[in-house]
Amino acid sequence: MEESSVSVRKGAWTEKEDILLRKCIEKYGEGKWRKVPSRAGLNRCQKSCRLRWMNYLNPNIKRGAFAADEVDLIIRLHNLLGNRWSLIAGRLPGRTANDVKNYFNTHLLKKKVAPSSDPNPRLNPSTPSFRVVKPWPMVISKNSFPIILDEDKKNNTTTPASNNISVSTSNNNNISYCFPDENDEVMLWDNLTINEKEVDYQQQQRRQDPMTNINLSVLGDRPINEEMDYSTTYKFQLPELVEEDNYGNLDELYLDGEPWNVFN
DNA sequence: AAATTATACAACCGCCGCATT
DNA sequence: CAATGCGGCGGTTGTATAATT
Repeated sequence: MEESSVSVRKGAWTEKEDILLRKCIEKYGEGKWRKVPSRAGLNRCQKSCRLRWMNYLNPNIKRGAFAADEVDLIIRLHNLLGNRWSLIAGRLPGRTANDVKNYFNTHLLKKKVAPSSDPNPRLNPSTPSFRVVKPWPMVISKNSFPIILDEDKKNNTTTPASNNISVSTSNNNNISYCFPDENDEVMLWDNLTINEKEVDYQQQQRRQDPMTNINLSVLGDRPINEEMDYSTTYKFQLPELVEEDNYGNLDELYLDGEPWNVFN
């Protein structure tokens, strides 16, 4: 096994190496990275080969600058998920986690350098003051519909996959983000970045009435089940809001030098 | 025009979870 | 069980290129 001998090449890949790796994967398919270096005739470790393919050679990778809507999605998803680059990239077709991470780090996470005359940049009135609050995400899947909806339990209904489910709370708290994934699951998030005033208000609301009406609208062409209309109101418990300290630097979020308004 | 500094991003490193032995 | 190996992830770095002095 232990064949990583004298000098395994590191650093930037040459065109020749790229061709060798590409040919190897064309022939044997993706995966089995342990065998790739010898199969391809490359003096590289398996991890290096995998990385090169995943981040560069794979033809599914989208090249070129990020479009405005992609940037918008990155920012919103980063607000929701934090540095979960792989998850974020999963919502951006053709973009790799590395690219998203690089873009964020170089274009969006420009730390505001406080002028020396301003010892406390947080007191600068031009920087918005808000807390980031991160409720636990609720995952709605085929299987969880009957669980969420008590009436459905006894009917023992199943929930077919739906392409699009839009979710809103009846008390007009916030429109939640919602996107089906590969498993036809839908993540339901509360609005995660809310300003100082709203935090207390929402905490209070939730304690008073923990069971909140959620209006689920199915925009796809398949009904959730026969009894259900395309739009149905459920009652279920919203998760507690949890302060997330790690996200405290979001008031230093900048888009190409311009402050980004996370509330718009 | 040369030297220096800043930026962008490809690639590396260490760690982790999971599967297999 | 523990040991090992692999794929995957996120933080970080190295370096080519661009921008500035």
